Amino acid sequence: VMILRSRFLDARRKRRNFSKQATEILNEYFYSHLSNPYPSEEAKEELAKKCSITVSQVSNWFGNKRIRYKKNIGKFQEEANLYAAKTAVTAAHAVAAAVQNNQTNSP
Amino acid sequence: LSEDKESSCSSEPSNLTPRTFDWMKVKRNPPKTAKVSELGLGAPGGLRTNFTTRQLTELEKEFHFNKYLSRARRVEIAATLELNETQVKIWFQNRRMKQKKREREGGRVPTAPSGCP
DNA sequence: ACCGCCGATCAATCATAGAA
DNA sequence: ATTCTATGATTGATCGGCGG
Repeated sequence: VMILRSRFLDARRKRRNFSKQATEILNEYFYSHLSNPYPSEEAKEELAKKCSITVSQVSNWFGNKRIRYKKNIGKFQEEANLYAAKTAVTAAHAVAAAVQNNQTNSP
Repeated sequence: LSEDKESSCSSEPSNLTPRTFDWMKVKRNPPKTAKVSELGLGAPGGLRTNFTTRQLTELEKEFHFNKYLSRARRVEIAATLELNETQVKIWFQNRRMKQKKREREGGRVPTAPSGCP
């Protein structure tokens, strides 16, 4: 009865959630590439470095995120808008900085 | 039938469109293993078969012996464990991938951010 | 055309961490 | 402490591409 479920001693027993900033970075990438959230191997390595996790963990995260997102898009609506706004602000700052730099250089 | 693919970069962040892209529509075909049409069994088609401990133990033992299977050996194993040749083949493929993965980033913690009480 | 392998991914599930 | 939900990891099996 209780037999037949021994996936004994799986590594998934001890699981540690990723840091808040790591999740932040991953979500930023995910939502800024919502049209195609499939990071290349290189992109995964970069994300892994920034998040201080392994490439496999990055792959797992995207795999889970994609499946769970499409399973219930509505549930992630808020999150999507949140990160969309965030990246927009970042982009705006970048543009502002570029403009400022351009003015000081070429009159 | 044709949906728009993708629109590169959006210049307007105010795009609150819950647009559904192609990757969200991707659906996998159900597993071909054990279909309802064959034997009159209550086992519905398209189920991820749960390997028993015995089967996994045998497969693991064989894997330690050979990373790759010959056709003959595969038939033999499949018969012994009551599995399809395909299932045995796939198991070995996945097992090899797993092996490689563990070798690549096996013994290492990216860093040890969390304390250890 | 057929088949096995690789690499990536899917999809369902497991087991735990965290919120209620 | 107990229940329910969020989430990382595992894994049988699929998809597309490549080579024999």
